[in-house]
Amino acid sequence: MYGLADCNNFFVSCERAFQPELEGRAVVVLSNNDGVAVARSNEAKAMSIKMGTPFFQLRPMVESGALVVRSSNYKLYGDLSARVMNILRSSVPKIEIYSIDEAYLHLEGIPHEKRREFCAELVRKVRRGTGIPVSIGIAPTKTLCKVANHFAKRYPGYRGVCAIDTEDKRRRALELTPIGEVWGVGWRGAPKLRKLGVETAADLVGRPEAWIRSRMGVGGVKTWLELRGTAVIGEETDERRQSICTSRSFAELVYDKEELKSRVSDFAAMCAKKLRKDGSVAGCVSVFLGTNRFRDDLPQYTHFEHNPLKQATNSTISVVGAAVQALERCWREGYGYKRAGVVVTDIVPEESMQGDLFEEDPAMREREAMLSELIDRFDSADGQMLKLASQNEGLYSYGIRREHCSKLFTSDWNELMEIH
DNA sequence: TCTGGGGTCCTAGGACCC
DNA sequence: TCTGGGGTCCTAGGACCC
Repeated sequence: MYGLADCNNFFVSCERAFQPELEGRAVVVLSNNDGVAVARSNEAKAMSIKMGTPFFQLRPMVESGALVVRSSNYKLYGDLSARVMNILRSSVPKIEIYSIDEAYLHLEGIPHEKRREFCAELVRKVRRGTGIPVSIGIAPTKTLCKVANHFAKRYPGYRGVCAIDTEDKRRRALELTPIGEVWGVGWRGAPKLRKLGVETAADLVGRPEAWIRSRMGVGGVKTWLELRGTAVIGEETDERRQSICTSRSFAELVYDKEELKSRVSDFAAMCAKKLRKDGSVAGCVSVFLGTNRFRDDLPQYTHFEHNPLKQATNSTISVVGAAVQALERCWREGYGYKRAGVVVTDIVPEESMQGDLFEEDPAMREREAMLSELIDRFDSADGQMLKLASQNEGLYSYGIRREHCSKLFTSDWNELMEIH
């Protein structure tokens, strides 16, 4: 049996944890650049505000006082996530963190008849310890946990915990679950299935395997099996990420090559830092850029350029250098760029890195490693940052709009805890 | 005027092998 | 007009997730 612990409206709940005056109000958290809604309180959902709604469409509601918005504050969300996960980890035999606000709990060893009460106590414990409301769905497969979690969230009567632990409950739950809500059936898949007469999860489960296979591929068969109670989505064994991406949209269009180069250098430096944090090296650095696709009055251009390295690396100098080379190949004069990013791939553990037989200057690599270490040390010190001259002079958030930050934006965790 | 960021997995098709 | 059969590996792009 698994339990899926999922924080309710996570980013909004994080904002509320330190701003109790937001309780009971319609609140939306915006994406980077104050672009679109990425989290909504129940009150905001009740106003039919959809995920991904552009901020400018919400502005009238903000001005009338009906809605409160906040720019996203990922430092805060990361800190609160870590605290929630720590409480979960210390309470069950094992957890698998699935995303910033979700984790699967392994519930073996907890007697069947005590599972619900155990999880109910866990919900209270997380709330007491962090201020974050969480819901838990209990079921024999991960896909059914998602279904159970939906019920736990939607109906207050469950008080945050719902279990699908009998054949009868499973059948009834699937009948009440619209096909579009099923994990693994996306917004493209749902209309297609409805056209074929599949309205609910129960309808899907009622079709033969071959029907699923031919229309939905192997992913569909997995979902089908999981909904029937056969666990096929196992544990993610490979901890190491296969790609790391740092990308941003800009508040204003960028026409200047040197300007874009300094921002891409920043993104590359961030990728290198993430690699070092993971103890990884990457064998390929890629850069992409794009114009504003909503401006059909302007010429459009997007491009993605790979730059495979002779030797895998996590050095800031090497990753930035490779990114700048790739950018040179991407760049086209005369376009206003709205977005750019750096992706590093072909990631392997630092220890198992292949040497370069024809390396010309091994000492160079060592010097670069020392410089990277220095950069990491500076970063961890208070607000100070050591950067290459090719990078932006300002913060990583330079050129990104964040006009609705909560006042606690710059606070560190200890300050936040005191206030709490 | 203003429209996010960071991931994973699967599939189809091409290149190549015997 | 006719022109095999059976593999593997890689990659780009699509679909999905939060």
